[in-house]
Amino acid sequence: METLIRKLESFGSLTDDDKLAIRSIEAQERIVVARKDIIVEGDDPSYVHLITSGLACRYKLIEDAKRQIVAYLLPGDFCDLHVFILNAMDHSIGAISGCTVVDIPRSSILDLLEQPRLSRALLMATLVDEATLREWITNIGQRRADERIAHLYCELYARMKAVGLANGGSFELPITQTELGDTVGLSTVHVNRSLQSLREQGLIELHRGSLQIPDIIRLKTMSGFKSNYLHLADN
Amino acid sequence: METLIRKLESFGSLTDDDKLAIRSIEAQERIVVARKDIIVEGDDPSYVHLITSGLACRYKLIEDAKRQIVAYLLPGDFCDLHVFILNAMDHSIGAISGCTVVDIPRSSILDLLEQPRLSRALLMATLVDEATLREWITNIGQRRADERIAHLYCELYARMKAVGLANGGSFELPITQTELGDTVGLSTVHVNRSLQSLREQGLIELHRGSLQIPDIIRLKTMSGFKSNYLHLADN
DNA sequence: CGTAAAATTGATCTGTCTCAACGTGGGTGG
DNA sequence: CCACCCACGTTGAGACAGATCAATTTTACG
Repeated sequence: METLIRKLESFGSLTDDDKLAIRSIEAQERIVVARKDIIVEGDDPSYVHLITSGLACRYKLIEDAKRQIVAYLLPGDFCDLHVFILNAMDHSIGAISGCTVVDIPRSSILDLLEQPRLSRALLMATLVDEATLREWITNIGQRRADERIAHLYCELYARMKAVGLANGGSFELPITQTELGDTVGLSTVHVNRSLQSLREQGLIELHRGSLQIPDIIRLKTMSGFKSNYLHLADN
Repeated sequence: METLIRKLESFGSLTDDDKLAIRSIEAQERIVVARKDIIVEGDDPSYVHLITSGLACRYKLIEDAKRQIVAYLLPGDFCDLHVFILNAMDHSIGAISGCTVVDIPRSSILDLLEQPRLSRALLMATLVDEATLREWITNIGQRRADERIAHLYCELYARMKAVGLANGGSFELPITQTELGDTVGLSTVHVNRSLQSLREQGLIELHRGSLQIPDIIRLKTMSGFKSNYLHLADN
């Protein structure tokens, strides 16, 4: 739950009461193996799911064959705060790396929403998600292959840093090239070649699921990344 | 304000009190000429803006040259319910056709949110917006040019019908081919050719800003459109 | 009517996809 | 501890969707 607190605090300070309310949630923690689904369309909506460690993604399938990843979920992110209202998942959540997930009963969430500061922070998190989706549309719609990937990397770096998972210019990112392609709307082959180009330009270094960004300014410039939409305190 | 009521009712019934609360909002109405901006990044956030007639779009500019449209706004849609929390627009809203817009003071919105049914309906509208953004990402990321356009048309048709602006299979859609391209991530020339293809196949008919869909089932099938993400009562 | 915006057309170029093969490294069972 | 295996990454060649450039026609509108 500390990751959640950390995230919400990046949107504005919380009182000790607020933190206590979060820490006192009774919730089951479970472990999800890498590449397994955490939630599938039509799962029991009586629990809300929070990622506490690992990396997950939100995705849609079309025609059983093509897949589009529409979001990455980091520790502290909710999978389905909206199921609350909508009662139906129109997509699934899959674990990229091994994840720990807590299943929180709806009632506990309702309790949290009683605290004005918390409900505001949660609403803010939802709005940032929305702004991120708009940014992704722009990314896929307007940028070239290498720029798209670079932009995604800048975003993930900023978010990882915000939850304390980046040290220096590097962080763990065990994303497959196929998954990258499903994220930015490119074929695996072309992702591979674009990554090579980024590496040759010295913009990124990748070794075994770990991404190193030697010069973040340069990566931001070439991809047109502006972090304002994430509404993070620093950076 | 009747369009707003109509829209919110498509998410669940409202009481007479709810409707009264909406009708009694004191708000300035203003007219915006076609192709003019309604809100620009960094505008005064003390008012929230509601479209009451006409068609508008939400867009982002990158490098001053490229533009991505990330949403269409129909009568009954709010432009910026989120500015409330985030205090900063990270994009602009432009009128496609001539529009009427009401500027609602923040305080009136806060009053509305007091009514549980209304606040739930407004939250639901936000979540539908989010689901729509995910669908757009999938559309641009995974589909071919003609499918993208067809999918967009299916969505707009469903939404227009929900606010009573479609009769039979046709509705007013004064969108330029350039704007279409900025929406689905294609060049103007290619949009033109894709439209010709759709017309030749008898899937659509366009004359002077009016779109006619002779066989909606066929258009939905070819574009993979499933309306569930819009969470509309009918259709 | 005249003019500017929008739509259309043709020709050419290129980014990205597809197919198909091959390399590689880390995990697993014998 | 080795050998195999399988998922993942890499490479090459050819095809094609879509971009770009540059006119030209049509439409909307004052």
